[in-house]
Amino acid sequence: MKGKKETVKQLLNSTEYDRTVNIKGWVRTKRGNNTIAFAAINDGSVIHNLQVVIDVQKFDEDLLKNITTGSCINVTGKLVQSLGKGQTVELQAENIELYGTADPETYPLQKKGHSLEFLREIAHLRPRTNTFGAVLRIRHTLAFAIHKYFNDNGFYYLHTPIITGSDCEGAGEMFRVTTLDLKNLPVDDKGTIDYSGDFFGKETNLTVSGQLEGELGAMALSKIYTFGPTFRAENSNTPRHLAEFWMIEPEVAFYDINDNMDLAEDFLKYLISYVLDNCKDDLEFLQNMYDKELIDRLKFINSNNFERITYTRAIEILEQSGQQFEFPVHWGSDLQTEHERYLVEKYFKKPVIVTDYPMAIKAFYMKQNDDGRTVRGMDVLFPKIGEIIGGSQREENFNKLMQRINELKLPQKDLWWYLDTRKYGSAPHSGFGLGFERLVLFVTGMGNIRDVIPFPRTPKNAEF
RNA sequence: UCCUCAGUAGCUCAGUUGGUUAGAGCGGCGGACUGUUAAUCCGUAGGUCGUAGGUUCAAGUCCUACCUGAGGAGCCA
Repeated sequence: MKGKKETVKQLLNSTEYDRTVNIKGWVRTKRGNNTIAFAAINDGSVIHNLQVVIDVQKFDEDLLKNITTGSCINVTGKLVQSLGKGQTVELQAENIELYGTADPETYPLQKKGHSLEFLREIAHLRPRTNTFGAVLRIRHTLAFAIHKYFNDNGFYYLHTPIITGSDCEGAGEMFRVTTLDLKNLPVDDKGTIDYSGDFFGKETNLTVSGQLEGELGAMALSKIYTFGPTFRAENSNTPRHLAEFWMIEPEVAFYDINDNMDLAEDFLKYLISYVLDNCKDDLEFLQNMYDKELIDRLKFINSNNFERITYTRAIEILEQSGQQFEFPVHWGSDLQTEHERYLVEKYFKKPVIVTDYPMAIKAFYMKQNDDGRTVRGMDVLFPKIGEIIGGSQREENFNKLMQRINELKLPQKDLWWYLDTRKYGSAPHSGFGLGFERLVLFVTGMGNIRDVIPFPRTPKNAEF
């Protein structure tokens, strides 16, 4: 009478009662008296727990004493319709094996709720909470849906390098990668470090974007995407920034900026739909605990078109808004957080895609418009989290691209391979970057990006 | 990096114009209870008041520096 090992998810959905089953999982709570005890067991397969009913007389006292919050047990017994209220099925324990104890004196997770700040300090244990179980399942589901969307639409997953030899991506401060002895650096007379003896024989860093390499893939496979870790050594201390995060970057040959916007909008809506369809229980939990409007907001996003306006139009709207902004708006300056929030949350009340920014405030690779002063960049702005996507049509004209590189004094010699795509069979193409954690943040309704990645890396924090 | 706020028991917090032995709830531990749902009830232990200086007869409380955390801003995804 062993019973097949099943998950909590399988057992809670089962209607085959009065059969012997086996469950393995972690104890969330135990309560009871001298006669009967109840242990709620969870194995992460679903947010709900399975109630294990224990006839105290049938088991060793020491064993029961060690079944505490956080301990891990292996239970065989009969699956029955619950005799009590609050759950439909429960497990009548016949045999219990204790896998691992959890000393109640020191185990930090209690039955009651904890602050998210405290849970960040015990990130090694927080996956065992309802909140992080829900977030991590949704995170997985989104990652899966991303691959599914692209695969179903003819995109190829391109693995761009994590270690990069170019620092001209222009997306922020980089983390140095070196095997040089930091206590004895090879320095010349002028104090310049000689990297010729370093592992790669040159200065290398962790990538801040896979875009440039992504473009190389798109110039052969037509439709590619990347999905990998990305690193920024910015001293950013906000609920929306991480030093190590995951980014999705589709890049498509023959797409102009309008195709690019269509892709971005369809992609985001697909991902949100996928989670609405597949993570109902987890979304409902997060809605009840953290964000009362979560599910309505997600449905709202999917049932409305994103507003598409040019940067110039956005400036007009802001100038005519009558709002007092801390940073005054004028054509040529970048949109501040307060401006973006006004457009998204007050004026349009839905996601907004802003396009055609001034050339001076955008990256060198964006396609120049005929007006000579704007480029075909696009930012997708979401309520609550701001910029979720940044992208553009790329400049495919070799001479125009070279002109920008020279104007910005970028190191041309490091970009020879990138420039070759404009020399040999150049084509119009477009792409964008989606911050994965920002997407998870929006979909889960959580307030801090450090709570949607298992082990966050931020300034002064690389624990675990 | 800048601005603001915070740091007191395992957790969440209270602590008066500076004044005797620093409190509560939850959690833990012991006990009661024949089906509980964040169980309930009774009892009990638990403190380097972030760190280092300083002011004072006296500092959890006031001052300075630093550390850590949170929120806002910048940078961005």
